[in-house]
Amino acid sequence: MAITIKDVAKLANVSPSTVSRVISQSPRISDATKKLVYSAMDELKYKPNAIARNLANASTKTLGLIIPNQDENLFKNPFFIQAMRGISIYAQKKNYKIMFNYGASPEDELSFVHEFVNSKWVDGIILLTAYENDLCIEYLSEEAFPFVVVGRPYNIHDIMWVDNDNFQATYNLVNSLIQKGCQDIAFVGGPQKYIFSKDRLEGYKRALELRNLTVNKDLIIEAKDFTEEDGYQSMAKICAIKVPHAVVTTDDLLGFGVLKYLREHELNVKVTGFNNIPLSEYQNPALTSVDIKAEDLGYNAAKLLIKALEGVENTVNHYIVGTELVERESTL
Amino acid sequence: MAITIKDVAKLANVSPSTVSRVISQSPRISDATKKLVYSAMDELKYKPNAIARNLANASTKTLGLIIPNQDENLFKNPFFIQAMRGISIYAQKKNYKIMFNYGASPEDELSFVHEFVNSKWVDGIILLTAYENDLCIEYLSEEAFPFVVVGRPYNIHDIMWVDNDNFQATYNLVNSLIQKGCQDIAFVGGPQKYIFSKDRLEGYKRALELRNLTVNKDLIIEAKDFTEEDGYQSMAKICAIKVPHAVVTTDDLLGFGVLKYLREHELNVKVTGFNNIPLSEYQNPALTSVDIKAEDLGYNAAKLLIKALEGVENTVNHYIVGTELVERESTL
DNA sequence: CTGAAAGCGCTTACAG
DNA sequence: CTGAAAGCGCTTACAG
Repeated sequence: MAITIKDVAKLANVSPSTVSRVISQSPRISDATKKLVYSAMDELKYKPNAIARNLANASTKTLGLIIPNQDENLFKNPFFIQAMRGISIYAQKKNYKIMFNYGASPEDELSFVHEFVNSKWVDGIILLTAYENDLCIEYLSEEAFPFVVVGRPYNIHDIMWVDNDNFQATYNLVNSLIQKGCQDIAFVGGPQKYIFSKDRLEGYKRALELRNLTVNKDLIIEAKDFTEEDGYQSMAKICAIKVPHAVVTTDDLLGFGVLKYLREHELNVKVTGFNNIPLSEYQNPALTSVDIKAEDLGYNAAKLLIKALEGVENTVNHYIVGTELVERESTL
Repeated sequence: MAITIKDVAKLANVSPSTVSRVISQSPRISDATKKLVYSAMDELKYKPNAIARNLANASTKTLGLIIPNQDENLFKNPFFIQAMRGISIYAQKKNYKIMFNYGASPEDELSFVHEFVNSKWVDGIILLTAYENDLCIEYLSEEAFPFVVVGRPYNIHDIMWVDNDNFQATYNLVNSLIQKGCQDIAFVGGPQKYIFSKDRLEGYKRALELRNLTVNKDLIIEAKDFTEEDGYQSMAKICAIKVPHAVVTTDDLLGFGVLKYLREHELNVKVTGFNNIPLSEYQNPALTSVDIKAEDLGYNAAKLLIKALEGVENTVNHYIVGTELVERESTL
């Protein structure tokens, strides 16, 4: 039988209420009784039962995390583990726990969200991806259940989110290519169901426009998926039209495919990736990329959510994490 | 106010006890009342409060996971995310949840284990690394708290664990090198505080001995850490003695360092890594490596633990996951 | 097959 | 500053 608050109360000669107040650090308890209670707790090695507290408090101090399945990318791209680390670090500071589920499909993800909400297991939820018509976001909004999204959602009305400034990152990137003398700059982007795909494309276009360079639709490809193969094929399409001075891709794996094509055809074209995954450094040539600071994203997502849960008045409901351009051989 | 079992009972004109029995699928409830209760639950959109169930059942159907910090390796090596996926997949099948904490240091890890155990948050714990004198293992054993270790622990008495056969994997690897004509085979291993380091070294030695090849201590290096730099330095030391025909390393990052040294000195030596991280494929030359099937390790760890929790009589308390040798340019 | 009652281990409004 | 009592939302041995 486990030691309960009653055992402590008995030993300390006080009521269970008093013990409870000592645990929860209620201010109106005399120092004398506090000491009594503490020493009784020590003697019995008493540890509060978290589940009972949760029930009485109607709160679990736990965050729910949904990890989407992204196949290949899940392993090659340390985004999720880094984000989780950031989340975990902030949560630990505030004494929050984290519960996660790995969703094999968007339907899976939705059903886990349902479960998290219905079962009262968690106080708030962190979504690690935002889709175009995101059912999880829709459901959570309807239920008015606290949540935060890593990645700016489509309809940001009253939704908390954390993201990079994808528009700006790409804008700056293209600018720097222009400054290096590139004129024909191609773009290999990902599926437009992700809002960051759109943002990055916009940044690219705007940078060209402001320098009065024409935006050539033939040099813009929307890849089906973020794979090396897609990057390779995209580059083949582009080169069938025209060999550009540079290619901006919105994912490192796409960039790898582009590099592969260029190596095989012995073409000299500057290439950039996105996400700065460890593999980038090992490409031939090493791939210039944009570090999106995944750990910071996670950290700030947890921060935003926990502050909201604790009732801290948020002046803002979102947070922008800066990116860092890591230049390597592929653009030097 | 949330809908409770009482509301359902009232609407269905039965007692709360009956509703509870329907939820927990007790066999001795008439089909008639079952229907009544189910339709009442539907009408009210009743969802059981998991926390209350946990308290009454003294069980949370939750597993606790400790993710050790391994710096660099945490991001370059997808081991943890793969293992987590495997754990999550099995847990979901059995309706278990997973709670995790990322430990910044071994002390951190221990304090999280304490917390998991004391707070009654979890029914069992999965440790993702085993150290030589593992305080977590020691504590959990003393408390007789259910747990499983990924990686064979030192003292396996009564401990559940899941691992590859590191001895055999290295043994086979070295054998295949010998068959390719290699005689002088060097070994770059990791810190001996990890048991797999010892196992892999043993496998190497045994393979040589059985072929009557001498085990040359000068060709065996124990690196301080699993980094590229360590691999590079180790190779320098070895080559100062003698340039071998092949080098077996116990971690891909070490292998990368060895390759780097060989490239710089234009030496033709066969090299193997371990873990088969995505980067291996992209080395120059692509690195031969051993796939340790991290997802399977996680899956079987969860399986072992959950079976034990559910009181299924385990005939074995451990499970060996097969490895796969992935041959690439570096040994061809 | 079903219900009334006690219990899981906490918290907290109320009273003093 | 402290205690008795009711409550959080379930489960289950006991009785019928």
